[in-house]
Amino acid sequence: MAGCPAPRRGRPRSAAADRAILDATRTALVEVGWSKLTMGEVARRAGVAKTTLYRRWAAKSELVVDAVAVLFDELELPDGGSLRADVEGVVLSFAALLRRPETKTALMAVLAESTTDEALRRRIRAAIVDRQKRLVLDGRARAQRRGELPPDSADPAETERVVDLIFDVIAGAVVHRSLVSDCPVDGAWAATFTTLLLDGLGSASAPRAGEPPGP
Amino acid sequence: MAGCPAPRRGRPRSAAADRAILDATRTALVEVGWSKLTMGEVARRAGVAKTTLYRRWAAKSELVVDAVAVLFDELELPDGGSLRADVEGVVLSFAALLRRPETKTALMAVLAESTTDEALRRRIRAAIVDRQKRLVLDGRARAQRRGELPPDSADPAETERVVDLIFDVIAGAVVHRSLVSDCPVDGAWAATFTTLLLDGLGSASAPRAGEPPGP
Amino acid sequence: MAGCPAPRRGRPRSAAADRAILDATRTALVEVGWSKLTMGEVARRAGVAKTTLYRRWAAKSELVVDAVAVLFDELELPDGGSLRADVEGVVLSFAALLRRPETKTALMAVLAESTTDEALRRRIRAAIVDRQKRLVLDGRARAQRRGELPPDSADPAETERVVDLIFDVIAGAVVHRSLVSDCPVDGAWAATFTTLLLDGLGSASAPRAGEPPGP
Amino acid sequence: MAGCPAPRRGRPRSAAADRAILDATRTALVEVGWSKLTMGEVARRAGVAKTTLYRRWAAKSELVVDAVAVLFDELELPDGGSLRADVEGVVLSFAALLRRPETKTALMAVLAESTTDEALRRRIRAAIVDRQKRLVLDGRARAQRRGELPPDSADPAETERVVDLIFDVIAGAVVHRSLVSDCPVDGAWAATFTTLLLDGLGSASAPRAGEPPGP
DNA sequence: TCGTAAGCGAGACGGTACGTCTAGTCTTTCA
DNA sequence: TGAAAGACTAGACGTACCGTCTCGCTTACGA
Repeated sequence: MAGCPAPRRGRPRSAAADRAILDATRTALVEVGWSKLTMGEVARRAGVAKTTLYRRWAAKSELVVDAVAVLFDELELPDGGSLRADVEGVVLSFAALLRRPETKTALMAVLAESTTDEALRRRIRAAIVDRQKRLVLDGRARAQRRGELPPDSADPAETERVVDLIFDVIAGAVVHRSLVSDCPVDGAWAATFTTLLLDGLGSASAPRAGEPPGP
Repeated sequence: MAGCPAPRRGRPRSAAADRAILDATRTALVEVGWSKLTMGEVARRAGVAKTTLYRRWAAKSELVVDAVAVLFDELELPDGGSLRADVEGVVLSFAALLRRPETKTALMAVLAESTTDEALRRRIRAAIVDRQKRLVLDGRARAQRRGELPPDSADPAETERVVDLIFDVIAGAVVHRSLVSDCPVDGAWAATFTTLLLDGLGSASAPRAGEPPGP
Repeated sequence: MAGCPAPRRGRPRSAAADRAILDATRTALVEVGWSKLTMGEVARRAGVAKTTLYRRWAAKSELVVDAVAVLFDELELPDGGSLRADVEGVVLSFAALLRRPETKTALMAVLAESTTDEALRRRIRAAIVDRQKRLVLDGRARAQRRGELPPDSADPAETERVVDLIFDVIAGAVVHRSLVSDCPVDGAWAATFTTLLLDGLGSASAPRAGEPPGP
Repeated sequence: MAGCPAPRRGRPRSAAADRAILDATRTALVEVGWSKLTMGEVARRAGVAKTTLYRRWAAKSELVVDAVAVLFDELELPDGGSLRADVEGVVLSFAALLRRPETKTALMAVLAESTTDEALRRRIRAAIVDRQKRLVLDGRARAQRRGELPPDSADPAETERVVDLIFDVIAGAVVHRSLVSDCPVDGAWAATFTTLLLDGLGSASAPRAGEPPGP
């Protein structure tokens, strides 16, 4: 954040209020859902005046983006020893995150708002989406060290295209399975999905030949 | 509606009102977005009283589901002559549908509402999601006829699992790319994605060996 | 007035709500005073929604004008048998009205608002001020019948000028004594004032010669 | 500035701030009216912190009393040579004062507040009302010197009663005519009013016999 | 053919939440 | 150490919709 050299006259903003507001937003989101989440209720729970809230966030959606962004940062990718294990791991931990009520409600709601709000779209990408790509980058680097994937292409743009694609496929599939198809993302599904991702449709359509998909 | 044996006394409901309401819902959705779409505004645009609207739909989300469901029925899968062509075709036509403002706004918004509303979730699946699976089933059957994919497994549940998986991967990837990553789904992306889907991560990561991904 | 030929579509306004609001306004005014009288509190006391209130009155001051106007209509002028008795009677009953907390508070407050609001000024004159002139007209007519005052001038404008003057002098003196000088308007003051009004400053300054000022 | 030995750690802007605040109060009062006059706005216009303002005046009404009190001190009563001329003079100059927007707005507003605030009532009397009685006393003394009025009664309380009465009648009539009846106080009205005051209702009702009321 | 039951428009109703504004108070930093 | 700047709590403001409820029609069926 390269130096905020403004001497900031007047009383500084309360960091405690910031924290209380974000906490209150998350708990309220779980209890009442997105559409009944009101700025007034968040303020009440945080023990803060509405003006304090509006001084920091102009709209409910921006507040919620910031409140849930931190949850996505909890995602990690422990080394499973193989590309397959790493993919299954990230699928399962992402699915676990999406099972939490505040996460799934908030994510879809702010995405819905963002379809007609360019600024919100940028904020979501910066606070949530782009930060998850590190998982794909990490897993890919590990697999390359293990020799499971070829090294990066000479063209950095080509590499970025592939990383983006893999990210969209994994995240998209998990989100669609969880929230649209409304089916559980369990070990069996993760295994089948990983097979499809690694080996393609031909192999996934006849998995019997190779390994069993179920646990 | 299979036998509505109630003699339906009194003045019958106006079919014209139904049509006007759904049309007004779609155009209003484009113009003002989900969160500013109000029942009163829909009624005003449809030239209808609010009571008439509430007599048919209990909530904004149900109305919107019905209003946009018909758009998804427009999706078709012309025979492209090969599995690869069919996949690329469905990806591009689904992406085109999601570029329409009313579709993307409505889809994400009702999905967001549905995270805390089981009845709405069922309605969305019935009116929108499940009807798209036919595209996967059609494409798969064609590919099997062409010999590009092995015939159905003996276990129908296994077949359903695979179809659901493919559906989640294709739809999820396109939705995520379009609405979350906010990047265009063009021919190049469709080609690379299809390669990944058909041949797996190993091939997609080094596509140079086989065919060029761009058009 | 005279015929409301509009067919009055939609649900008609509730007369009960009107009454409840005006009653609530008066009692709230007594209890909390003008500056702490809020539209929300009036609505709460009247058991009515704020919107119902704003549908009828655009501002607190207009509501209060209507609420207290009826109190001024209670003023009457019983025939005291002489001009002197009639003047003293109207002075004392007007003073009694101004002793009521809701009256004095409301009157001064709306007059203050009206100094920067032409519409409010008109409303006050129509609802409150002009209706009191009947007291002057009645008293004057009686005195003329008794021979205590000469008959009307041939010029109606001249008559109106005199009536307005007498009205301003009586009402102004009572209001100023009550609310500005903050002294009681009792029988003694009423008698002295009436002497001044009837006979002029010379007589009032030396009342000992004539009659005693006290009751 | 070499010889400015003031260490002045304390309050270097105190007197300037006072003046700036009172000036800002008056100009703001003219521009926005009483009910939209806010402490914050006065502070902003005066270039002063809100704290500085609250350190000196506890409430808006007290501030306004002090801000407009000085305007009332401008009233003077030049000797017109006769009681009639003096009365007409004071009526006209008081009316001119009440034509100024800040005066009339402020006067009625603080009087309205004072109906539920004893301390404010005292402050108004001390700062505004009582200081005007000197005009009545002066005029009366002059008239007595000229022989137009009898000398003071032996009883000082009786004298005070008469002075108060005259004050209430003159000030009340002018205020009522100006702010309640909302009619101009011009030379004609002043003449008619003075006739009534000096000679009583009988004469005023038939002024044709004596002198013409118009200018 | 006529009654009657439901649908229709309009719009008022009691509510909830909005986002803004103001009142006063409470820290900061500057001079 | 007082004044400016401005963040703080508290709560009213007037507006927008909500979903429900009269109203006075209109429309179609069935007796």
